[in-house]
Amino acid sequence: METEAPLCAVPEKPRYHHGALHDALLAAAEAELAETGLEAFSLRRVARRAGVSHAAPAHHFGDVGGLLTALAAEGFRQFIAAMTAQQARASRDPQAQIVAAGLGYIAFATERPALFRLIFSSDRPDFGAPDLAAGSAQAYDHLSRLVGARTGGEDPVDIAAVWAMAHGLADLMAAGRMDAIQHLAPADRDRAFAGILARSIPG
Amino acid sequence: METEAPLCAVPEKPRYHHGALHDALLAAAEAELAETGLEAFSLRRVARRAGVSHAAPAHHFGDVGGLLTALAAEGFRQFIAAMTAQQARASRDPQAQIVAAGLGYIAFATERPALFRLIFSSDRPDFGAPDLAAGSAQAYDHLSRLVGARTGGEDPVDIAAVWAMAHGLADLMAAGRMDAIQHLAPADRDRAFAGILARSIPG
DNA sequence: TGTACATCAGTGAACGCGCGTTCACTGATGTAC
DNA sequence: TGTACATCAGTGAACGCGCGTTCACTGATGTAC
Repeated sequence: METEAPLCAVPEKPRYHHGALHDALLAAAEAELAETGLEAFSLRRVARRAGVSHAAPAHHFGDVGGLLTALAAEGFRQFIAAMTAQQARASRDPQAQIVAAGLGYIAFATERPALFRLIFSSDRPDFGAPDLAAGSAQAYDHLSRLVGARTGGEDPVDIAAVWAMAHGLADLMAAGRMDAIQHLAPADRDRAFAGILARSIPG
Repeated sequence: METEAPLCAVPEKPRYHHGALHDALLAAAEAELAETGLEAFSLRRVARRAGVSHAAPAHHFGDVGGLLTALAAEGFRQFIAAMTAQQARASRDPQAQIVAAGLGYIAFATERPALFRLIFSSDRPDFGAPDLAAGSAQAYDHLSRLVGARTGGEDPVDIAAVWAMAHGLADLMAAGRMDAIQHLAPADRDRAFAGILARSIPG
């Protein structure tokens, strides 16, 4: 009775081949990062969370650095997506687009602080790895073009101003330091951010 | 011969009582942080660097969190000192004072990125500890007053704008991400920063 | 000045823990015939 | 359709390591008398 084999293939867990372990490990790694923080991050914890033997992650990512590098690359993709999503809801006006991108920047940092820190404030990913370097460059180019659309040329100092303002707000929000603004209702908060971001835009 | 005792008291190291181990451990901790990074930070490494038994730090700081908390408190003091030092070299004009404080903010982050990260991007110090909380509040108040001197009132949004701009530049510099500006000669760099910081000042 | 004693700073051996890495293995999948 | 075999994904036991913490200790310092 109790050992009777199921007649139909139940799509339940304990299959030997996971099928999509690569992505499952990335998801577990992000959850682990968010809950436990970067400082206690380990391959074994990630494997445990993914319900898989502790040696499995090495199969896919080599070592802990490899996993964090892959996660950071994925992080940059989502970071850019967060900016794009806000831009899609804004007017086409170059200034409005810059502000919207900034709001997306801040939203990403606020909603996923651990991932934000991983891509901007950690030494552990290998930022020389092609995939990750590409993601990073793509994010910079994205902002660059937005500023260029407003000013005509892409002056590095103009770009730095816009970038730093968005980044400063984002990083302080991720760290929970912006008491004065953190308490505001979401709509008011976004209005305040939009006003601040606008100050950094040249012209 | 070779085991002859020295006739005069040589003031060399191997004294049992260190005398100023508390401060020496803090210095070692900062050096350790700068060289090895926060992620590999450990009491035993700090003790080794200070040339002292691995159990000694616990005597002074309790545990690794206590040491990092003490180091962060000291970090905030030096952070404020970096701003003040720049301000002393600038004119008394409120706008010039804000810009100078920003340059000090950035200089601190650039010169001591590990300490900067510890006080702004780490969860490991106990920011509720009185000494550390006081340092953090003092830093905020410092900026607050500077902005107030310029605007008359201390509008949290004005403060946030100035703060975020300085912080964004500082954090990106600490992370080595501001390629375009990092390459500039120091004087040009400061001029660029000053121009950017000025954009965030209300009025 | 000398002696006794309390206090404190720092030691070093011991412990248990979680980690990364290795490696021979096993179970599942896909392909060739 | 069936069989054989190569390939690959994932396992689990084993290892050595550095860590934090504990604890009985020892050496130095300061104070009381």
